[in-house]
This record gives sequence, C-alpha cells and structure tokens, in this order.
Amino acid sequence: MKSADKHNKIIRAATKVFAKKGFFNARISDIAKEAKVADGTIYLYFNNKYDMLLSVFEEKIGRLVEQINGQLEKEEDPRRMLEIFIVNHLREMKKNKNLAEVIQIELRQTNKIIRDFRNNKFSEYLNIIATIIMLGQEKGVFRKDILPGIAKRAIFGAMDEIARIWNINMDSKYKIEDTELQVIRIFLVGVLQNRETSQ
Amino acid sequence: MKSADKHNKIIRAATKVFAKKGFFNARISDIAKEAKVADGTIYLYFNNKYDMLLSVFEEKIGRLVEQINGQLEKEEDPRRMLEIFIVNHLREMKKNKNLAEVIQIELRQTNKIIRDFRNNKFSEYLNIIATIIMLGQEKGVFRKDILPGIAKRAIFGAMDEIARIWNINMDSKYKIEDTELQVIRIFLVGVLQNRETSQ
DNA sequence: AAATAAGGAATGAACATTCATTCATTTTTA
DNA sequence: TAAAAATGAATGAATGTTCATTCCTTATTT
Repeated sequence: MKSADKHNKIIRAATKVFAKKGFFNARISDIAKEAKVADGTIYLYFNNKYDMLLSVFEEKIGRLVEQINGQLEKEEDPRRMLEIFIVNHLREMKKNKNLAEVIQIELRQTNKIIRDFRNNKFSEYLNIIATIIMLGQEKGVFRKDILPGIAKRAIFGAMDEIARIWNINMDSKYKIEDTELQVIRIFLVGVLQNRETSQ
Repeated sequence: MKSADKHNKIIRAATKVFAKKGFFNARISDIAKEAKVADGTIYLYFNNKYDMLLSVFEEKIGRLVEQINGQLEKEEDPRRMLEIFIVNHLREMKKNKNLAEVIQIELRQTNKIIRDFRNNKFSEYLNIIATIIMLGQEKGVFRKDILPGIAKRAIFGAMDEIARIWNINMDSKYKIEDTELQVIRIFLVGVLQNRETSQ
C-alpha cells in the first residue's frame, strides 16, 4: 500500500537533506537512505528531484500559513497582529532551521521560470503581511503612505536575512527575544529618534 | 601573456552566466564561450568553479564598498547617510541585475562551511550600515535602543528581497524612486502612525 | 630557441532515473 | 477453508548522460 505515511517520511528526510546540503548537493540516495527507503521508491511518490523540493516547500509554507492564520484570527489590533507575525516567523525559523534553509534554497536556487509559477502558498504567506498593513491603514493605526506590497517584502526580507545568519553561525549573538523586539521596533517606529524628519 | 585583461573578461562572463543560470547550472563551457576563451584557459586564472564564483562575488562587492564609501565621505548627517546607502544599493541592484543575482547565489547556494569564511568584503559592506547607525546614535539622531548588528541585517535583507523580485518579474510594479522612498520611510520612521506606541 | 600562454579534445567520476524482479498482501477459486 | 492467482509496492543494480578538470598540442611571446 502506497501509504501517506511513507510520503511523509520521504518529505521529512528530504527537508533534512536539502537543508543540510542544499538542493544541488543533495543526492537522491542520501534522501533515500535518510528515509530508510530504496532509491527507486522515491519515484513512486515524486516525479523527480525538483518536484520533491517544491513539495517540501509548499507543504512547509502551507503549515506556516495555517499556523499564523490561527494565531491572528483572535486578534483585532493591527499593531499586535504585525508583532505576532514577526514573532511567529522568527521563532519558527529559529526552531526549525531546516525549514528556514529550505525557504532560502527554493526561493533562490533552481529555475527562475518555474520558480514563482507554483509558489502560491508563499505568496499567500507574504500577503498576510500586506493584509495586516492595509487593515492598519484602514483603522488609522498605520501610516497611509506605506505601500503594503513593498512593506511585506521588506519585512519578510529582513527576517529571512536574520534567519540566514542563524543557519551559518550556530552561536547566535543575540537572544531570540531581543531579536524579535528589535525587528518589531525597527518596523513599527523606525530608527529615527524624532519624527518630524519624515517626508 | 597572462593578461589582467583576460582575467576580467572571464570574470565578466562568469558573472553573466552565473546570474542567468545559477551556480550549479552554469557550465564552465558556457562561461568559456561567453568569454571567448577555451575551457582550459579558465583554469589558468582560477582554481576551480567555486573559486570563480567567490572571485566574482568578492570583486563585485568590493566595488560596491568603494563606491558607497566615496559617496558617504562627503556626508555628515547619519540620516542622509542611511538614505544614500539605501538609494545606492537599490539603484545598483536595479541597474546591474547580474550583480544582484550573484549576491543571492553566493549567499545561499554552495557550501555553508566555506561560505562565510572568505566573505570579508561582504561583511565590510554590511558593516557600513552598522557604522552609520552607531554614528547616528552618538549624534542623538537615531534611537539608542536599536542594535546596529540587527538593523544592518534587517536593512540589507529587505533590499535583497526586493531585488530578488526584480530578478523574477521583469516588470516591476513600482517605480524605482517610489521603492527607494518606501524603504527609506519604513526604516526611518516605521509603519506606525503615532509614536507613543513603542516600548 | 626557449619559455609561457592558450586551445580544446579526452577523461572519468558522479548521479538522476529506470526497470526487471521480488515479495508481502489481498482476492479469487475450488 | 485452503490453495492458487493476482496485485502493486518496494527494491537496488544498471544505465547513460553530463560535465569539471586534465593534459597534450599548438600558438605566441621574449
């Protein structure tokens, strides 16, 4: 029986191996070994190597989307919502280094043309940030002169770069709580001491 | 004659090919063809494929560092300095898509262990941001509760993600000037409408 | 003429994918 | 109910291709 169980086992193994070696240096045989499965078995569950990466990516991001949506639905204050998003993302990346790495890989390795074609879950994820910002603008909490489409990328990019470093230096210089606070502060109030300076 | 000229020609070709195909899909023969040079010739100038990527990366970032330092030395106001850095980086990435792409590749593909070991020019580049922030804090222009080591990554990461999108969609949704202004605004004053909310 | 640079064909290792075969499980037959 | 047949998941060795790198040859420089 072609079990969903085995599918999962392979996904988990692939995540681990992709994260450790990167997509191109990951061998199918590595993944097979990690999943305790024969090389050929993998092709009963996935079309090819790239299909695996995409599956891993979509599944993991999908989880993130559900998780964050769950956390946000109780909240009304856009300011708090943004904080929750930031804290959740950073904690998740810190906890799950493999996930952070796979995001980095999928977003930047492999073929550009195929790339954003199937990344729907990822767009969905980023758009949560944009939605929060628009909500805040409607409620008059956030500045109206911020473009949500740019802000969402700035915020995600900032966190992604921070997570990238976590995956290089195992010893994080800063505590996770401090990092969260910093990111929240930077995006909420900026680096400026006084406000009159903005144009 | 083993000319510096040929070295440059190869670097330029490599940048182009790496940017177009990514490191792993770039063939030495592609680079050789692009540089109008024989495959073997490349090995007179570089030890191996990865050495080429690293050379390309270091050289390009080195240029960026010089360029931005030149622009900053006339400036005293940290606020303006940060603006200059942001504008310069974004314009450079927009103008030179290959450079943006190579940064993405080198930072995330290839081997993690070797990775940050030789990335000195890149650290130098990021530290310019940190220096600006510290200067601003000394001068009382920037908030003292911002950690420069985190802010520099947030700012770079934000711009890098924006540049990533430029390399995927050829049609940028926003004008470059608007994007610059947005990034500056987000980092200087944040998204919040009122200030009393920060902790 | 010697030394150095460049050329590019040849090499061989690496690796994704395939596919003939096995074998445990389920279904059918008697 | 037991034996026989069918199924299809799993295996992993074999295949064939794809390059990075080498190294012998040719061209150029001094």
